[in-house]
Amino acid sequence: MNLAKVAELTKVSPRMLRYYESLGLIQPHRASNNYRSYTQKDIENIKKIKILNDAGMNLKDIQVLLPCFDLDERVFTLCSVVQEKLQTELMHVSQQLIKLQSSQSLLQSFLSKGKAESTNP
Amino acid sequence: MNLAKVAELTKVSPRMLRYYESLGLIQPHRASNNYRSYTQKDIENIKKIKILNDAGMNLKDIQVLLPCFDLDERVFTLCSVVQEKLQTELMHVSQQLIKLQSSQSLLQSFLSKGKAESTNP
DNA sequence: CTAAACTATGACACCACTGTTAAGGTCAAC
DNA sequence: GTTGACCTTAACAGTGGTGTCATAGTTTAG
Repeated sequence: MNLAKVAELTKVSPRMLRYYESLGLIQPHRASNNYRSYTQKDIENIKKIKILNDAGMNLKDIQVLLPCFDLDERVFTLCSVVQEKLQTELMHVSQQLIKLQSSQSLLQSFLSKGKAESTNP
Repeated sequence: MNLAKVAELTKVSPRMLRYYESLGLIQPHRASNNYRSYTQKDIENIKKIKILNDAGMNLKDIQVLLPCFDLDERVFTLCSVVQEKLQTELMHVSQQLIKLQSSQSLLQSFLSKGKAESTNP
């Protein structure tokens, strides 16, 4: 699959798909014309990268643990470094979840106060 | 309260406290020596700013809705612009929460797979 | 065959933070 | 009263993304 289609499919801009590649996150092979050609597996990886990155994990960290989910159905081993990376990130994510929940309540409390008042000016 | 203490208390670096101020997020008054002096209310605001910012809301947006929580116990009115801002942000936060949860499961699945294998190399 | 639409690379530039450093004023303790 | 810790402003730098533009090759539709 070519660049534009993948971009559309994954909601990741062509610019960023090239950027992912420059970091070694994906290695689409090239057609005879040197155009990038993405496999279905590449696309799945891109989606996972996006999930992690949207969630605040930076791309270089994702790079470290990407080899783990780049293999097909095969079992894989996590070296301890990667395991720690995952553990750490999981901790971050959990903390981030808590922060977001605080933020959510804060926003909701503002909104409810604001609404109560604005309906009664 | 002076800069260093506030920084320590709120876990926001002096650098960032000054930055908040440069954006108009806080207006600590100045002692006769021109040193910043933070009120308790300033400190509360800083904590709220931190919550929102940690949760991914940018400081300029926080600036817009800050007037709403800068008042003491008084009722306040939210102009519709601010209400929309809050609504939008609440939406973002909720979406972000969902993404984080995806990320969490993804990480957990990696970890559980990785563990299973690494105990059986 | 040609023009529009894509693709490739590389560079430049911005955003939102955030740290660091320089140059100088203030204060508290010895 | 001098030293060291802390304050002030201002500027420069870096990170992680991200858009955009320039230049050039490729493909495709009319």
